[in-house]
Amino acid sequence: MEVPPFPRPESPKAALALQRALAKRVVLSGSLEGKRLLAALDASHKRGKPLVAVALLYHLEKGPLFVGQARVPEEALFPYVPGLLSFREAPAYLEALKTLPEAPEVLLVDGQGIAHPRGLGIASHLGVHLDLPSVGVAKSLLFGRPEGPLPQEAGSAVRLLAPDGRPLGYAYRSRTGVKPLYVSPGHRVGLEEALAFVRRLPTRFRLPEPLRLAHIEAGRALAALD
DNA sequence: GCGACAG
DNA sequence: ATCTTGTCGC
Repeated sequence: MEVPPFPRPESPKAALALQRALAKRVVLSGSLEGKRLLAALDASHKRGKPLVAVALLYHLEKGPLFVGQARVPEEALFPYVPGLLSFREAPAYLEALKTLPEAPEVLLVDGQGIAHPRGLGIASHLGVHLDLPSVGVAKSLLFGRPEGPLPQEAGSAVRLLAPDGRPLGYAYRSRTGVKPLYVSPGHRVGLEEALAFVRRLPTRFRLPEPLRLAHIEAGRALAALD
């Protein structure tokens, strides 16, 4: 698939400016109802070793189809700064996506979509960069607060609101009793449509299967490094 | 100034 | 993200 070069900011300062510019291009409308081919993105890293990124091609009816992967030397990584995660991991994801035999219709990313201080979490950033629909599924909160208590029942969700009251996504209970996931639209998808999409992903445990499998693959690939 | 802070 | 053992609970 076509992958434009990903700019590497020379400083966190420049990264912030770039985010504010790109955030203006995020499109918060669109349905994912007809989409069946997605790429789940997750990464694993351990100090002293390269970061391993996995792009797992997954078909909603056929299941996992292919595991794409890429490694980036630790020295080449942008530092981890809350709010600037995409500058650290996106380059690796883009390389992993290049190894896929087919272009996905949607990106499912481990991280925030627009539920971000400047409206450009890694899912939104990748979506805008590739002009592809994308959804962010994070395991913890970065920005915004749940509108109210989240019921324990599997499938329940409550809106995630920005300090100014603007809806950013949802706190979502994927399975009874598990900790919530934070779902927010990345690009070219509406708030409710993003949640609807995640809701129909097969989910055996806390994480939707595509992301869980990508996570497992990234972990074993990292452990297999010498 | 203080607290929060994806992976 | 990873560092880390046992432990509580379905």
